[in-house]
Amino acid sequence: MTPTIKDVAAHAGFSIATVSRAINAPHTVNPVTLARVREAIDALKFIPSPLGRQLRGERTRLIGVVLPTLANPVFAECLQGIDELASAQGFRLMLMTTQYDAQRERHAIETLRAQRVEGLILTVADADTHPLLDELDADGPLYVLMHNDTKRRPSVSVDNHQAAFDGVRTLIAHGHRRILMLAGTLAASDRARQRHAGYAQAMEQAGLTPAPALEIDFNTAELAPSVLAHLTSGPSRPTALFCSNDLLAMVVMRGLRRARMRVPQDMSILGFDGLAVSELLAPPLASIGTPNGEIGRSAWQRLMARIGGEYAGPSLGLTLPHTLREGGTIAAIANVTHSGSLQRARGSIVS
Amino acid sequence: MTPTIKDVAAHAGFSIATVSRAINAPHTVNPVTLARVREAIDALKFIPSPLGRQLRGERTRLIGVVLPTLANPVFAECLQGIDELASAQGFRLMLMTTQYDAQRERHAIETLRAQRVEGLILTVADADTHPLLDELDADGPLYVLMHNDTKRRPSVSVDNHQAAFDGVRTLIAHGHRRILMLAGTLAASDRARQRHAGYAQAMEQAGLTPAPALEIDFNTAELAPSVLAHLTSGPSRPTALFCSNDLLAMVVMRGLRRARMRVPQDMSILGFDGLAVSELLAPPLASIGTPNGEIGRSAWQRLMARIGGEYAGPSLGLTLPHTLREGGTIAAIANVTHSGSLQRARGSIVS
DNA sequence: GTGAAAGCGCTAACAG
DNA sequence: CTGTTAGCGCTTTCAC
Repeated sequence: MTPTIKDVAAHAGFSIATVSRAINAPHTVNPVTLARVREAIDALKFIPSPLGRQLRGERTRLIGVVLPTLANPVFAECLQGIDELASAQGFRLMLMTTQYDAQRERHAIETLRAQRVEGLILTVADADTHPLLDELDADGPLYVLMHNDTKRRPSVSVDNHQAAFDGVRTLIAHGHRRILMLAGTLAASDRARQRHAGYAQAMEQAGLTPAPALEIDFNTAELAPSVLAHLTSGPSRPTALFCSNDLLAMVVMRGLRRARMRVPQDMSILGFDGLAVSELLAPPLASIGTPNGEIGRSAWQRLMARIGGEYAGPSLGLTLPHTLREGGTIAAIANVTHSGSLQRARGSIVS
Repeated sequence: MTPTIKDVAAHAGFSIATVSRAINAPHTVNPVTLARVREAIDALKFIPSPLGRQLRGERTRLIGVVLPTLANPVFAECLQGIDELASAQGFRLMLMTTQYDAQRERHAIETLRAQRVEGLILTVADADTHPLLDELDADGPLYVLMHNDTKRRPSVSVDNHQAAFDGVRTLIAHGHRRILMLAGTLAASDRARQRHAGYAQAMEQAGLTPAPALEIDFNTAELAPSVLAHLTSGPSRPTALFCSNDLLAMVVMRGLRRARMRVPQDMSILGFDGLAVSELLAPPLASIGTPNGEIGRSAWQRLMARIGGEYAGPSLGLTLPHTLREGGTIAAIANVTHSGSLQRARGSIVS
């Protein structure tokens, strides 16, 4: 069906060894021969099979990517960043998604490993305690984590704790005292925990009492009535919400609107992810931004460095700067300092 | 490094053939032997290399996916749909993106082909005139297009012409007469052309004059001043905009707001894609929806059918139903029928 | 400068 | 039931 090196050899009237050399080391072969071989290659539309090479023990030039989902633009953007560099450098990507499921994480890694990928770029639910990663450390292939903010393993991420801390401090600076954190299905993930810890620290430092994160299943794109009640009723209702990701923030925002609450006048909202789309809302969503494309590209570069053996230094976790996008969804509480400035200037600052 | 079947054979004290059988046809081997082999496999943490199998001419269980970009959720959603079925059926996905670039389309297909993928799922810029697809038809591998709405090749898509027609007719039904179509960088794509044709037909059928699509580069997430002027100034300014995709619609919407135009009171907007996020806007964006996950899954099923040789019938192009989500961004023109109902009920109808 | 041959990990006849 | 052997497409000594 598809022509092989053998067909080319026959067509050109040389041995397969010569054809191989003509392809991989053109300078070592007689120009006339070379020309004839190339003719044959063109005539047959021959493309060397990576399979042969790979099997021969050469580099597979294959990198595995394991992501929770592509439904969240955060990961799609990371993948986009990886793909940019990968295709520029002649690597192929093998993609698997896990839906935050440990079982599927295991399966993905095993599959990729079987495929003899040269390296792995992955985002897992919980990096620190993951036995699979220990296995990878021991038996390869080399890997780099994305968005898993851990000091124990090679990773590229923002400082989730610090980022959440900064964000919540901003809310506090706007006079908010009853601030609630909302988390999605990632509640079991290390990221969510770190963000909650940052929230808690900011609260305590201001003499406020942190609450446990309110877990929300937002797959339905609708807010449960019970949740809504929790957010809107009573004098002790929160005046600001810190959402563990932008998608969740958007759903919440719409839910509140339906309940006739105004954002930000009646409720301030801060997201996490800094999605481009969330900035297109009206008002633009305030959000802690992560440089997703850059995270993908950095992860790629670190992986390549590790593969190339250039990996140096004990700094396993690379921390990229997060940003704080002060959109229009944060208002100052009237009876405190910033009164009046319901809508802050837009723009983002690097923290 | 990684153990091979040979290592397992040695460890178990049997031949590699027996090990192979123990793996691929357990019932043909003595239970005792089987147990011993399995022990060895576990002890060595052996995973059979697909490379060997693939080289042997077996099925590679590898499918190539070629997409313009992952930055647009439309494609991320398609991929998500594909991935669902692929991983359930034990296939691996190799992903390449093209950024709408013909050069990169060619490169992607060649790379994937070299990798001996069993099939290809792709979205190209222009399906009808694509020489690469002719080559695929001739030399394989089998493929299915997504979002390329053509009758000449195996594809899964909505009817772009009809969808645009339906959408624009709705705008007209609301009393709009000066309706402009905005298109993004995909202006060179078959989809954009088909959508414009649908727009034009709806206009003409209503006795209105269609305008050429206004091309907009919205990578910057900002609207060019010249464009904005075009949309807002003069008595002949459009009262409704039909945007060739939701991302564009969102950018436009924000641009208009900044220019102090109210949506939908001063300008109605209709998008195309039906992105989940665009429904979270306030008001929710009216949009023609495409079932992206379903498109991905259908493409997968058709590809599998083709590979399995079950491909039947001359119906190359599979057309999936589009939806019309009447969000809050379409208002009736006051001096015509629907006056008063500035905001329509939400909900989606299958067309 | 070129060819013959071995071998990468695996499966599939074919023997025994 | 199990082992031997050939060969998938390719690269790479090692001869010539």
